[in-house]
Amino acid sequence: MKQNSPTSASRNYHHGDLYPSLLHAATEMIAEGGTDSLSMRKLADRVGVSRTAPYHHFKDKNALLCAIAEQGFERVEKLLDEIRTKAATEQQTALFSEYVHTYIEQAYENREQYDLMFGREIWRNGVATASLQKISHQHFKSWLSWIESLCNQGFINSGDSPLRTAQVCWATLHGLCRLLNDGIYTEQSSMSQIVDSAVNMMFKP
Amino acid sequence: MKQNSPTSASRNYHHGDLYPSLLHAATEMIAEGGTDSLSMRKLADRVGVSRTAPYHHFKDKNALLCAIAEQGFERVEKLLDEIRTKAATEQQTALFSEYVHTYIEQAYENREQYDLMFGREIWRNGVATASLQKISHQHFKSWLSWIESLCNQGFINSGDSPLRTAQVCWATLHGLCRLLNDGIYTEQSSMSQIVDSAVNMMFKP
DNA sequence: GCGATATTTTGACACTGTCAAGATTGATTG
DNA sequence: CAATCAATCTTGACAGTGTCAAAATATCGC
Repeated sequence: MKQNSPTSASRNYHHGDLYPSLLHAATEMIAEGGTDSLSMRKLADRVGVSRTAPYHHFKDKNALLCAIAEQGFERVEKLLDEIRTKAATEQQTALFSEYVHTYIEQAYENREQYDLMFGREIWRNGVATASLQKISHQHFKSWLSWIESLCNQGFINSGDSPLRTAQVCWATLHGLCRLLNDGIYTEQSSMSQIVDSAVNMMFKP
Repeated sequence: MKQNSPTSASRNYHHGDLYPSLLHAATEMIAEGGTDSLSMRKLADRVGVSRTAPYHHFKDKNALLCAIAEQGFERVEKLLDEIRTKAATEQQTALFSEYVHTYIEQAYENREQYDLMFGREIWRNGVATASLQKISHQHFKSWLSWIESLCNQGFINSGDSPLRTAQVCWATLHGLCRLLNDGIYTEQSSMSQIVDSAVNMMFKP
């Protein structure tokens, strides 16, 4: 009474592909209806599996959220790498501006994921997965390294150490994302101008 | 069989002082154990009243959270007023720096409330109470007015309009608060230096 | 004192995360 | 090929959640 292909994700007892399916479906769900609308049970339902099946692949709901956040860090890390390698010495400031714009756009397009990446539910009280901690620290190092080189080349001269500069610039970037994502800066049309203004404040003459 | 004083908050059927009691207890609870640890039922328990009693004073759990957030806005508005009125023309930049430092300290001391003031749970999807919307908009106007006067006096010259300047500066301030509150900038010791660095970037020479 | 009104309670429902025990399968041996 | 084992999935259960409806109780204006 065996079905046909063993590795096909059919309606068998063993799903065979559950981990990635869960991750994919969960990411979809939070993108559609917000993080609050994601419940382990509805997720299991959506994937066509029983309530507690996901617990064999994610220790917790928290672990699942961490995994989603991780994907977000992978995306921004990739973005940063791509833009940095484009850098011909001249257009560095233009590329930096492009990065900031793109970063904010992506944060807005993936609001809920961005919220997981930096929001309180994960980082508070140290419940972040080890691998999530690793990739996020790695990403800040990449950012710092970029700011450092921009400082050394004289594009940014804040009068402070590159570390402090990187921290403040990131705070600005992050603050813009949050105000946009949380619906406080609602007119997305003017957002682009605000971002330009922010970049100008970083590259002081 | 009547108890003694009618308005005393004793163990009567009518609590007599429920609204402020709820607000107070709720604020305490989120300060102690985070917003997630606040449930309507535990709150009712704490105040010594039945599960659904709070629903006659707050339409929703959301309405309760909005009320807590409102108190936060009242506090920062008061802070801004106090510091601005101290302004002798000379020490304006020092006062601004003091405001920023204090703002961030207060945001950290009332982390959970700050989260409610700007976090997704309230502002997303327009679930903010009318009065909460009012007081928060009012506060941004105060901030804008201050930045405007600082621009006019030449303390800040970002080369952009005061509105854009106010938006970007607020984003920086807010971003620092979030990174600190969400446990991403963990070393609170270096926070003060980061804030100084941020203020320096706003007051460019 | 009486009725209207405001306040509080009890009961109920659907939903949540997650643990423990059992069922089913695919892979690994002998 | 048959038997064992570990991985995977399911069913049952429990305590906790927000919130609605109906009933109970107190306070206030007359």
